[in-house]
Amino acid sequence: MDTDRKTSRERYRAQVCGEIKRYAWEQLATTGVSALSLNAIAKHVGMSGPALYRYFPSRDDLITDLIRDAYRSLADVVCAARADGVAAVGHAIRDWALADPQRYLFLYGTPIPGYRAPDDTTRISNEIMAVLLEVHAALPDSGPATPFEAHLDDHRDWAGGLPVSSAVLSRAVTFWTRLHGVLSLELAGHFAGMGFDPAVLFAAELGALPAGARPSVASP
Amino acid sequence: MDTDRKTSRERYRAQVCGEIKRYAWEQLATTGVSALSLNAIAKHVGMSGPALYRYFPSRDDLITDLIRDAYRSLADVVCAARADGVAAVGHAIRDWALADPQRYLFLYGTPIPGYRAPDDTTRISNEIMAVLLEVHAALPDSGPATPFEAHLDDHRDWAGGLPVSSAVLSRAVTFWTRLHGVLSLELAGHFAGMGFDPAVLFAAELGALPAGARPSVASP
DNA sequence: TGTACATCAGTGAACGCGCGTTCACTGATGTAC
DNA sequence: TGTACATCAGTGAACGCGCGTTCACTGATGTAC
Repeated sequence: MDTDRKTSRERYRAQVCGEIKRYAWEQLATTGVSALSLNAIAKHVGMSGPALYRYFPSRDDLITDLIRDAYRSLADVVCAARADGVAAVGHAIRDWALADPQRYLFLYGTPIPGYRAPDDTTRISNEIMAVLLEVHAALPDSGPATPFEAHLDDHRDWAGGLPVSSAVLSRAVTFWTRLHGVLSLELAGHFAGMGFDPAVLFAAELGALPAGARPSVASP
Repeated sequence: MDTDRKTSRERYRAQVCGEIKRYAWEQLATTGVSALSLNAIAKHVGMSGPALYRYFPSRDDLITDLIRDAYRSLADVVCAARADGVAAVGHAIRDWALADPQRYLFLYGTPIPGYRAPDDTTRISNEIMAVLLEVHAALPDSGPATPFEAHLDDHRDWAGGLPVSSAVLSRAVTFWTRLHGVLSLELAGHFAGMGFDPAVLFAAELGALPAGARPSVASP
């Protein structure tokens, strides 16, 4: 309880910090990351440029914070859907991405030229992947083993210690890449003028996953 | 013959123009599109900043030219592989993308904030899609009809006049999104540290396409 | 072949802009006695 | 409760930078007679 007690200074600080980030996201959503300007944010929040340095030591630190928040937000959404199975997780990711396309592309689109993400963020990113694994592990496995699955048997540095089979690993990664394929092309506007509804394609890709992943069979 | 005759001025102009673009690509490959600077290019090519305006009326026109060239290059590569079937086309695209990751992401990654591509480029983009359709049409159709395929029956504005079935359309689009999913995540470095070889995953996705698309059955 | 004129590549100076960041400072808010 | 001091948010001026773009100009290359 006492841990939650905050001085008014701390409360104020947190509020301004939030205001800064909120507008940063707004700017990010409209003009993209390359045009993210500290001065513009400061002006909009109602203070002078240099004042921002009370809150973030540099522009890169702001960006890092935004990335961390975005990953955190996605991880929360994915966790909330985990109980409802693979398809629910897929749709949760899509809804999250559509709510703010630039935010999704900020994480999974073209990487920022000189920027190097801190270990911190990759940990959250792993957390998301862990949910994908869990939700796939809960399904009955089926379908013939792919060459990729065999390859994973001796190339799974990352999931070395995790208690999941290469089959599950393979299906989770495939789930990820297929969702991302549809989603990122949709968000980048590459389906514009083709006339079909990306949602249907997305759903079809969810349904076309290796048989065991069908939503009809799912849930614990 | 006489059409190819060029004055030395024209030849010179074309050569300098190429030199500019060549370094523009170099800069694009290393620092990304947002850092593409006319002055920096001019300096590297060995002339003063304003001199570039003899060759491109503005920065955006340079970018447009680069996009056009990139699409053209990809279209050529795809056309060259069309005779060898679906899998060959897939690998051609991947090889092309790996040769210059930023170039691929330039076309299919996060869109440039304010930039609007001219119709010109979407025509080349359609040309590429046409090859995908052709190469898929050449395969025996198989597998159950997906919901997406049914959806395409009355939502195919884009391919309205083309002599391809919705089944082919569906498979070609799926081919595209799956390739892009693996490829873009690979290029953005999201498989780093996972230990597996993206090439195997890519090949697996090619092989996992609707049965008729298997390379073993392919070719005219 | 030589001369007169038009075309065009490239220069250097300048414009206005917005950027990230530093610095010395003012004023308000919190803390300790 | 009041006073003395420390903490910290925010300001305004300034720095150096590189950007895209314009302008008036020089010099070389091509063309027409």
